[in-house]
Amino acid sequence: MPHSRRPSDPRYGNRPTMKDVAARAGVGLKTVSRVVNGEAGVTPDTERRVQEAIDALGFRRNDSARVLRKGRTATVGLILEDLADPFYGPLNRAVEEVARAHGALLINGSSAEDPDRERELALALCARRVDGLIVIPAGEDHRYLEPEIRAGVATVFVDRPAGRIDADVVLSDSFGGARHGVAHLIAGGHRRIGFIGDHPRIHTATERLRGYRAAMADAGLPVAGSWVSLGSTAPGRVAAAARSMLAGPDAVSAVFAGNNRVTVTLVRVLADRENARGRERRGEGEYPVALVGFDDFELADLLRPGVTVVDQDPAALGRVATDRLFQRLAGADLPPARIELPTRLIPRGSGELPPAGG
Amino acid sequence: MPHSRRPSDPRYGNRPTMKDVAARAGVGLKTVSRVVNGEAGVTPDTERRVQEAIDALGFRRNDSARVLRKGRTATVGLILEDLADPFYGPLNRAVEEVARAHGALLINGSSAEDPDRERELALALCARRVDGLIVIPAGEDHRYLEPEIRAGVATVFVDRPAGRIDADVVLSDSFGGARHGVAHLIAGGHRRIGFIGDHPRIHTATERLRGYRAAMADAGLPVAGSWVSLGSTAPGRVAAAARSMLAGPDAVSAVFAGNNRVTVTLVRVLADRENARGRERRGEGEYPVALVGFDDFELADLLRPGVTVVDQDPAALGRVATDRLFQRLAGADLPPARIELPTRLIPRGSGELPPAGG
DNA sequence: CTGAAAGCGCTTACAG
DNA sequence: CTGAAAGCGCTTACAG
Repeated sequence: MPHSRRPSDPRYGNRPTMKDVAARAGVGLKTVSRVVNGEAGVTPDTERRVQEAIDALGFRRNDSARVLRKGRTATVGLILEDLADPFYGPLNRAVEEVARAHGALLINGSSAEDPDRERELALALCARRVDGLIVIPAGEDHRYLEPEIRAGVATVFVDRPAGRIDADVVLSDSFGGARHGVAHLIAGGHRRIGFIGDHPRIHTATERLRGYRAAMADAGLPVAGSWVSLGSTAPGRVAAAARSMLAGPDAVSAVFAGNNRVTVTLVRVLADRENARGRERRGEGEYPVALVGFDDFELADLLRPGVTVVDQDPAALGRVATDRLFQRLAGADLPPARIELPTRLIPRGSGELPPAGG
Repeated sequence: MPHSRRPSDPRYGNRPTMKDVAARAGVGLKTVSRVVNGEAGVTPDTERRVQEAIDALGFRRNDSARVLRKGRTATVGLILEDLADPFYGPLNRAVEEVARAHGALLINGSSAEDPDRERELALALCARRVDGLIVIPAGEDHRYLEPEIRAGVATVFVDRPAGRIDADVVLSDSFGGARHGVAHLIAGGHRRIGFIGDHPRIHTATERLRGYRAAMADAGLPVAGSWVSLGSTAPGRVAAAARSMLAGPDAVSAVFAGNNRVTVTLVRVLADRENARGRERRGEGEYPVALVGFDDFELADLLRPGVTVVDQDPAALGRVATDRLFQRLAGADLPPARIELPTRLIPRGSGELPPAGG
């Protein structure tokens, strides 16, 4: 009985195969394949017999086997920093939607900002033969992906460029956005402005710092060393950096936050500071500190004051990157490109607070 | 030349296979397999020759083929409502971490709260032969999954129970949490309390409503028909429901929000109301409305007043569910269970506002 | 319209 | 220590 299932085999829990269907329907394997895939050239009667066998056995095609023969897995891999980070939610969903429109599923994982974990995950996805890979880079050296890309894995980087290889990248205009945000503070009368950003090995952090410096230089304003702080976005470090640049004779009257996590921590620090002021003596010497942050976040408009931000469009980043990826999969012979999406300043109050004495 | 690659074949971009490695190293296929998988019983010299061939060709094992033979894909599928919803971020990440600890990858997708899309996605994942499936149900009838579960797909539902089948489910204590939250408002002196929740076909919505009714009944308080509103969480509907229960002689002095999206909309509505009051004449007749919401959310503590919530632990939901799934995959013969996780009331101010005249 | 054979790239079971 | 054969469940290329 070549078609009998071994009841002891735990694999797939004894699922019926096309062979089983063929035996039961009394037809050849290829005929079953035709019916399952809706191909033409099967008489209605044969089709009915096959369909009955399919229903009776509860057959469901094993796409895992199909994929091996077809050569394409209809799967896209997405590596981001942290699946739990709300910033990446809309990006994740946008990638899913584009993939879905192309009939592909999405495998995703977090690098946890660890270059080794990123590499491990990316290569595991390549071993599964994903058709394409979308990577928000944690590492600075992506040469490990070169053989994979050459072997045909369509690869697009998002949010930050790839390190040491030439590949597609879709990102927001960090430089221009930060420059605009800082210029907005300067236009409001601020002359002493701090910058708190992410770790300097992260491309967006240095780009935004560059934008800050450009805006200050445009206005002919000096930048004191103590006004700039790059590093971990852990609340403790950010709060310490903020407190230090808000104290002393060189104290800043405004701060530009390099990303959403920094902004949220700064909102807390500034709120605590206001509360402390209230408990002591209101209005003596200290004025509320102005704040503009890179990245929008939910409820930014409901805080008092509302938080002025430089907004980027994470969903658009995901959409554009995945479109590019499927263009490559469709055979388009494109040179690696750098696609930059614009940002948008949203004034809500915190960025419009006047400087002390202004 | 049986081992030559056809240069015209676009599949996998001409990746070398074990056969190619074997030919180049002058050994058998099985020996390559041993080296690739780190199995014992290969002389150091042979191993070196094979390794050189692997490096020279840039060979990477095709796990997609491996999986077909092994019977397990080391893949878990996760179906949630919306990858972009921040509520599911920590759950998503928790599932990933547990899967990763077991060497499995995560395929995930959004049902978009559409039962047909949920079904389509779940069956596509089964066709890919995921080892297990974690589902946040959108539909009310999951009998379509019965054959798959019988065929060996370990399946755990999260956040809401499965419809019409007996299966594992991990959820938060919606009834108890809502009852506690409403009792908190009653203890603060409120007697007219409204409830705004999600669509009644969603299990958590009706459970939380049940908790609200229980708390009111416990206190011997009547519930006017106009105080309860279930339906879409679209901001427009929620705002309209809120405005209607805040007007007229039966106006409520407090509202319980059935989930995070409702809460956020209510915060906006109540803030607008306060602003309007400020513009007219402050302190005349209307008092701030008390609010307790189900689900915590970022920045709830920074709003003025801070938003009192009944907190659940989405990461724990994901962790417990995935642990259960891998217990099943390890062969544990467990009856379907309902695992309920506790909630926690976090007072922050909005739930401690006194009632009018109180 | 239909189907037997070969093959996708691995692993398994077995023999030397 | 090593490898040829068979097989995982499909699709492809071909012949009838």
